[in-house]
Amino acid sequence: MARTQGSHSDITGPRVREAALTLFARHGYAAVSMRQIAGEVGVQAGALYNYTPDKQSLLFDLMKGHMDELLAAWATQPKTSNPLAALEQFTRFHIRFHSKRPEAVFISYMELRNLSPGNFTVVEKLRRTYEDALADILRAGVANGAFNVPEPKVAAMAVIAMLTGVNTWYREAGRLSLSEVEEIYWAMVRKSVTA
Amino acid sequence: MARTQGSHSDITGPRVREAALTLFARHGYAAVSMRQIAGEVGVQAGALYNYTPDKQSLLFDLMKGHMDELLAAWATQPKTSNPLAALEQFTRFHIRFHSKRPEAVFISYMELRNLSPGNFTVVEKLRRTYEDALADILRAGVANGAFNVPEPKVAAMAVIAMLTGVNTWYREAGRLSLSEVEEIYWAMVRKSVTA
DNA sequence: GATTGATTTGAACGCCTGTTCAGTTAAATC
DNA sequence: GATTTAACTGAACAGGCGTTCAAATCAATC
Repeated sequence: MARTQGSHSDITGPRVREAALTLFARHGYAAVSMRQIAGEVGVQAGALYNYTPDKQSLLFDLMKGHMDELLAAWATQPKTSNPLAALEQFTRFHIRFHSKRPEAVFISYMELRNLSPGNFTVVEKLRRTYEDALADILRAGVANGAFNVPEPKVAAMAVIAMLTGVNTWYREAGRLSLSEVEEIYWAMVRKSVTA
Repeated sequence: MARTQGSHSDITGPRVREAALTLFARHGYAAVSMRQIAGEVGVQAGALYNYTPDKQSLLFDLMKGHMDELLAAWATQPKTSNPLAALEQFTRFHIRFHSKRPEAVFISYMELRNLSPGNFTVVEKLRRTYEDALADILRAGVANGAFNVPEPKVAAMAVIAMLTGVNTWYREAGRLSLSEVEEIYWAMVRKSVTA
């Protein structure tokens, strides 16, 4: 036997995904060519096909990977039966998690239409799972009188849109720290749904 | 003299813009070819160049046109000195205006990175003007004690993100009417910023 | 009905696309 | 140092890209 499986592939594989992440986020999936990705990695275009069956899979893997990570991270958060505390936890978690992965977040929101129908269904289901986690918190708060929202699913969509919007303007080098942003948004979220 | 200026151009010109709007919104700017747009209009690709100098201008005109219309429509809204009333007006105006132009809204949020640097600057400035209109309302409310927001510009970004998010899920054929959606969002916006 | 010129066609331009694959390179094992 | 094979190259494939332009078309004017 000669070289054991993947001596360079351990390095090149992740680099392909990183380059795709960066370039897709910057220019958009359709505007980025396989040759551009290869160039960023320092390899010829043909070599990419050792690491992905095609360009579409590259996009899908990034998006599904992001949603899987999001749901996994949310699952590790300690659960509380107090809806107001749960909402605060969700708010802070969402802002912190998303602020650390701006490219993946950007891609996951912008490139949905470039997924093949089958891949879209998968990603959309994961997204709905996340939305429903928030909707459930709101429903629990309505049940115990802490919240006053006539349509928990709609309110969940509103809150998530508001929170994800942070990524459109927040910069680490900016005037406000992420903690300050967290406080501002948590105050708004709390007031928007409380009775 | 023969045919006066534009006997078909009166018809074809708008149809080119409509086709570009629909296709850019559905598939994204980079994924749509001039031949596709021409096909939708029922013409050969070369004919498009009677109506636009190039593909980039087609995108820019759609985005600038949308922002101009938005600001013009907002300018016709009756002004009030009461910040709470002004905020309600902004909220309902935003939801109604954006719900009527889902394709243009979609393009204006998704295709910013496909604008040339010069065109981006123009569109970005118009967008900032709109954001500042809301920030000014919030500042006035802070000044007279109606609102409690530590960072009016941040709060404006949060509110706009929340309101624009309606377009991601609202469908005319859905369970909720636009009036109902308006009420739900107005209640959330009002509570999120009031003292 | 001839004239005029705006409108459109259809072919061509050079270049880029995603993907494939025979052949080369080079690192790990014996 | 020979062998093995994963990793990569570089050329090729068929097709599409944005854009240009001479020639054809056709409706309005005279």
